[in-house]
Amino acid sequence: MDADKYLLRGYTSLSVTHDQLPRSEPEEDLRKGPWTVGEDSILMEYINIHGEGRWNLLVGNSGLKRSGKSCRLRWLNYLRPNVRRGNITLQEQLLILQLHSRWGNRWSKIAEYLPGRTDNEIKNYWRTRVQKQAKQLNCDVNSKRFQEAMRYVWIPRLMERIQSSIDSTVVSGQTTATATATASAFTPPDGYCFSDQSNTAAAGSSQNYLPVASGASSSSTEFNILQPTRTKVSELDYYPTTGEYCSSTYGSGNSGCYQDGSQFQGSDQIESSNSWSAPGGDLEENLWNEENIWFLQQQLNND
DNA sequence: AACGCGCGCAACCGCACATGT
DNA sequence: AACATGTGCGGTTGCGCGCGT
Repeated sequence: MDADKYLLRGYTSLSVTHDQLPRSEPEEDLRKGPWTVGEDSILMEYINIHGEGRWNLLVGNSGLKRSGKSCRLRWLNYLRPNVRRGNITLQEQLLILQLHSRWGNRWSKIAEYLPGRTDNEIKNYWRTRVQKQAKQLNCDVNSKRFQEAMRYVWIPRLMERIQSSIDSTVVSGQTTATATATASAFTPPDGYCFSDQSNTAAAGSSQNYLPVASGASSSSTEFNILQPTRTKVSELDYYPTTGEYCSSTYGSGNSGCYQDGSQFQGSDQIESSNSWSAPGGDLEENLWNEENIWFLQQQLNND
């Protein structure tokens, strides 16, 4: 659709296209930039009464001098209940890396797996942190080289940090339910795990959880340690506690497994898995040591 | 204290798709 | 079927803040 076709006289300076035009507010009254407390209050009050959606109608009825899109964005990214703000936890970072390797820049899809986080926030995280790292490595974020750096350096390191942060707080005899604040902040409700929206009945629901079989979370001390971050990531998950990968041999075809060994089935392929192989091609190789990390970093630096 | 710089984040933009008429 | 309108998404921008000099 040719947006210029819908530009109205007087709106060109704002580059506002037809779908951004408030029907009831002339352009000169349209506010832009940071939202004020008063505007937030009006928006929240309106949504509390009338619910979400129909954003252009909201503009006309609420008195807000904002575009419908601006209202929607403000609500979704800031005012909506349960929006989490603040530092991205280690577990969340790990999940972002893993999900990005699967889905690429599909931020909204990735956000579905990080309750309370918005696609905007994840996108910002990726751009400011991850792309910065890529820049330091002098490679493109989409390059195989960078993908391998993530897979074999950063993800294991993240897991190591998660592990050590949990180790440092878990008292003898306690389960991981009492692990770090960062872990608990990320933990799905008891008895639930993340679901794959692409192939489950949970698709479309606001909660991206599926019940897990009872007892699934208590079978192994080792796995319990990682239970708060139990995530479905790929056919090639690494277990820091055992020094092993959960390779595709755990499942088959387009399936994979969780850290506790239970399997998932997915209709959507894990895009990057085929292009990744451990150095030397041995998926069982234990990369969980500084020597190998150092080696990989040297490889990356010397490339 | 003043200044410059880089970073993080909220908000904007353009486009594509969905839905309504 | 064609067009109008609404919504969602990914990319981009610009501002405020903290930090170093």
